[in-house]
Parts: sequence; C-alpha cells; structure tokens
Amino acid sequence: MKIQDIARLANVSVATVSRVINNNDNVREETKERINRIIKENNYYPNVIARNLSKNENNTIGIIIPDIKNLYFASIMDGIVNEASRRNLNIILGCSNENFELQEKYIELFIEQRVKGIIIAVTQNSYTKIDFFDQTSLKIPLVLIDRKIDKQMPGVFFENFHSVYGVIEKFIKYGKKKIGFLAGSQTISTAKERLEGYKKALKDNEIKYDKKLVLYGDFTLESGYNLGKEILKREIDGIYISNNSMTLGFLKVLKELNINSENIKIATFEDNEIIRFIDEKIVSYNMPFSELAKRSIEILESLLKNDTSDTTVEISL
Amino acid sequence: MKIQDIARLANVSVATVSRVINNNDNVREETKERINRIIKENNYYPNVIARNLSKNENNTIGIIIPDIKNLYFASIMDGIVNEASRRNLNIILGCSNENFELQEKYIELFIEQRVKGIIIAVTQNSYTKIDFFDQTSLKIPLVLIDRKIDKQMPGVFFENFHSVYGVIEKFIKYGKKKIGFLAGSQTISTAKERLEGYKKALKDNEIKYDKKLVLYGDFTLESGYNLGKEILKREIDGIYISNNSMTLGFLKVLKELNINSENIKIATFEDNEIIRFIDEKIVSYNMPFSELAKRSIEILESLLKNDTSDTTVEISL
DNA sequence: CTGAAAGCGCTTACAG
DNA sequence: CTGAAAGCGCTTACAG
Repeated sequence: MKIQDIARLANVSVATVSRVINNNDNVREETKERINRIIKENNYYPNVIARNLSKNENNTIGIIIPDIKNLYFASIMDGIVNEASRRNLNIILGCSNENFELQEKYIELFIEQRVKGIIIAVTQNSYTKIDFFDQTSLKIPLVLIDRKIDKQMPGVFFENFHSVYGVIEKFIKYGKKKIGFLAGSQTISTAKERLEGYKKALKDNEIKYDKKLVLYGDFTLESGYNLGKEILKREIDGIYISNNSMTLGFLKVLKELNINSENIKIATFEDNEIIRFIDEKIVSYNMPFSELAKRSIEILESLLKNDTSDTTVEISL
Repeated sequence: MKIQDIARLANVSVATVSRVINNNDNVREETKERINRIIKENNYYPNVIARNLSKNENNTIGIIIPDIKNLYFASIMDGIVNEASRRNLNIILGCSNENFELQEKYIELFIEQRVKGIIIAVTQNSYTKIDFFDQTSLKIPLVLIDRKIDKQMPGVFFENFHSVYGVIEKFIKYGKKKIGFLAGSQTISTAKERLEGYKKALKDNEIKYDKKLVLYGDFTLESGYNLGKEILKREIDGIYISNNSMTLGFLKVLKELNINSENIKIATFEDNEIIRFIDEKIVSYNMPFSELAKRSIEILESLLKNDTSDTTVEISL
C-alpha cells in the first residue's frame, strides 16, 4: 500500500494525499476527512524512508558503545534511547565489543544510512587514533561520550579527575595514609584521568606517591579480583577502584579472604545499585546518565546547525 | 557527494558507477579501478536509503525491549546486536519501559521505517492484547521473544515451566518440605509459567500446595525485598524467586536480618554473574541468550519467506 | 483548494 | 562493456 493507492481510492492526486499526511496547507476539510478515513481503513503507513529521501532529511542517529551488558553503558544507552524518543529521533545501535575494526564498520554503516550523526563511546584503543576520528568527523557529525580521545572534540564527559581528586582528598583528611589504587587500562581516557586525580590529590596533600600501591587492570571483574589479591598484601588502609566491574572483583576477594571491610575504606567511581547492595559503605557518586544523554543529543543538534561553541562539556558529579 | 558527482568525475554514466559499487556485471577492469579510486578520493559512501528504496529492500530490523538496564534484557539485546552484525542487518532500537502506549508508538515508527520485521519482548500488560498483536502481525512480521501473549505466535522463549519444575522437584528430593515462591506479576507469561512449574512439581510429588507460601511481586528489587521480609516469617526451608531483581531484593533481606542462607535453599531463574557473586550456592540455570537471539532472527527470516513452520520455539535450559 | 511534473539518490531491464 | 530512461515512494514549487 502506497500513497498512489490511497490517491486512487480517494479520487485525488498523490499531492493531495501527501498534504493531508503532512498536515500541510489547506485541503478542503471534507476531502481531508475522506482521505484520512481511507488511510485508516487500509492500514496505510507512509514510507518514511521515501519521505526522508525526498526531503533530504533523516531522523535517525547512530550510537555505538563498547559493551551493552555493562550496567554503566546500559545506563547511558537507556538515557539516550529515552531522550531520543522524546525528540522523535530513531536510534540505530552498534556494539563494538571494544573492537576497533567493528567500530569502524559500524561508523561506515551509519554513514551509508545517512544518519544525522553518531554518538559514540569509543573502544579502549581509540585514544591515539586522532587521524581516524578527524577524518570521520569530516564525514559525519560525531559526538564522543564518556571516553575522550587525545584531541579536543565535541563530546560530553564526566569529570573523572575532580571526582577522584575529591574522594582521595577526603580519605586523606580522614587519616588514611596508604591508599591503594586499581587503575584501568591507560589507553582509556577515563582510566587515565581517574589515576591523575589520585596522583594530584596525594601530591597536594603531601603524601608521597608510592607506585607499589597502584596496580593496573583492564576494567574487568577478573582483573579486579586478581589485582585485589595482590594489593591486599600491601597493608593499605584505603583503596580507590577505577570502575564497577573491577570493584566487584575486589569485593569478591574480600569475601573469599573473609576480610572485614571496616578496616579498609573503599571507593569507586560509579554508584550503582548492585555495588551499593553488596557493600553500602563504599564511597561513590551518583552518575547523571540522563544528563549525559541529553547533552550529547543537544550537542549533536548544535553541530548540525554548525554551531560549534560549547560542544565539549564536562559534567560534574 | 552522490553517485552523479562520481559519474561526472569519472566521465561515465551513473549506471556504470552503480555497477562498480555493487560489484555487478562486467565493467572494464580499467574503468572499474578508476571509479573506485575516485570514490575513495572523494570519501563517497553510497546512500543505502536510496538504494533500498530503489531495490525495494531494507536491511534493518526493529527491536523493542521493556528495560535496557536489566541485565537479563541487556543480554538479549547483546545477543541480537551481535547476531545482526554477523548478518549485516541494522538494528533500530526501542525501549518501552513496560509502557504499552510507548510500545505501540515504537511499532508504528518501525512500520513507517519499513523495517524487515520487529523482534519484541512485550510489556507486562500485553498478555491479553491478542487483537492488537493480531493486527500488527498483519502489518509487519513480528517475532516475540522471552514473553508470550495469550495466543500462539511466532517467537522464541525459554522453557520456564520445565526449568522451575525441575528445580522444585530436586528440592523435594533433597527433603525440602516448605518451599516458598516469590512470583512475578501474573500478567507476564514468564512469571505465570514459572509459578505453574512450581505448582505442578509440588502436585506430582504429593506436597500440598500452600498458598501462604506464594507471594506475588512485580519483578523489582523492592518487591523482592518486601516479599522477602514477609515470607521469612513462614519458616520456609527453600525458596524459588522468579527473577533476578527480586532475588537481589531477597538477598538484601537475608543480609540485613543476618540470616545464614545455609538453612534455606535458594533458587532463581537466571544464572547471572552478579547473583552468583553474592551467593554462589544459589541454584539457577545458565541462559542461552545468544541462542535465543539467533533463533529469533532466523524465525524472522523464515517469516519473510512465508515459511511459517516451526516459528514458535522453546529453548530448554 | 487541487493537480502535473520535477526531483530526492539510487538500480536495472533494455538496447546497443 | 556502457548509457538512456523508467522506476522506487515520497514532497513541493508552480500554475491554475
């Protein structure tokens, strides 16, 4: 069923049908009603693809994240899907699984689909791929979320540095002397910035940086588990763990070794139902995911209007 | 940049360019190379939307789920996204938030986008909406996942009944006499079937059904928490909890009341990293999410070929 | 208030 | 091996 069929059934031209579909102009009330009735009776839905082609428009945006099953990214997704729905935008979804080639494939796919733009949490090895992102942002409006690359680009991020800095400073004020740190892969901007926050807070408070207290993992539960075993040998009195999965791994060690977490003050980046459930004394911040989602779509809209001011924003926690 | 621009630059017709883009026919090797070079140099990406319109094709499928942040549905999503990627299908995503009207809106949107079909985990109040789904499956191929409605339709589901039946039977064999049951909303097929499995297992093993041991919740953590407090007053020696969120709520009660879970055998439907982490002795099954994803896309493809045999499948656990 | 016609960016049967 | 032309399902400036 297409617009022609409706036109024939209603004894009008396709132009007239098009007008009532789009609530355009002035169509005689009577024929408008007749056409609407016929549309209804025949279960006709206009072909938006054809409309978009004709109007040179597109109301879909692409989004790419590295991991759907991680609650952190699922929350971001959720925010974006709901905000998009509010704005009558369609979401076309890609999941890179931290794989750069797959991410590349999705970007090409989305360009071919002529999406309005792409909102992307880049894979962990994207940080240094400046040329690639320069090139692709020439081809399509690109908004980074959560993870930066090594060049200022439009995007919205959390204030990783300040968040960690504040927590560590508090730990120190509470008298903690040996604060461990489980870092994420330093090819991810968020992992880097969190570590920097830790280092700077120590420095500003005149605590010597002890590299034995900093272990490097890869944001997975397993790595939190393994590093946890290791760092617990160092007699720490506090610890900052760089993401949610590693925190779960660390808590697992605590449980297995039957260590009472009263003795070690624990902090992590993201407050989340699960972690808080396991140990409610863990220090963390509530993440304004829906704000991140909202801002990222707003920035995309700005980019589309060639308004490039304030397109890089950091959300404080 | 469009196909015409490339044609002009290459001094050929658009037909020829189209042929090399699609790797069609026989184009002289020399001109093929020239055209490909020009395409590359100009960063030209064919407009898939226009191609699809012209070929009367579409390589995107719609998917609607009730909750992105629930790991259960996130896992289903993950499976579908990856399977779709393998098959070069695009995913356009909607999240109903258990809201029937929003679900309806997404379905209309997807029909207008002329997706190949829709894969959907329906909202909790969809069970009795037979007419609605009859109507929409007339308009677009529809594959239900995870949750059924009150009529046989194409879809892929887990064997809820048998899974619960088996667990309860084992509990009984182990000597459990008072097995509690935290049910989900009985407007969701999965919640119903799980309860039925419980009832039947009791019956077949000659244990009297005690309705005081069955409490009804709504699949949320809070409801698991509240019902947990209640059911623990009943001196149960085993309990089956109908989904992951309610299980977390129940475990929270256990922790708060400092109850040793040795005394109560606990089972839930879905094995999941988090729950197993909190209490590894909980009985549950590993969910073959990727199989569910794969089958649902296969069924969609069958439907598109008008092959309607075996379009309703149950995956055993 | 309404229609004929050109155009959106492609593909493809037909002809050469 | 290549091109001219019709067509995919719409929209819209133009004319009446």
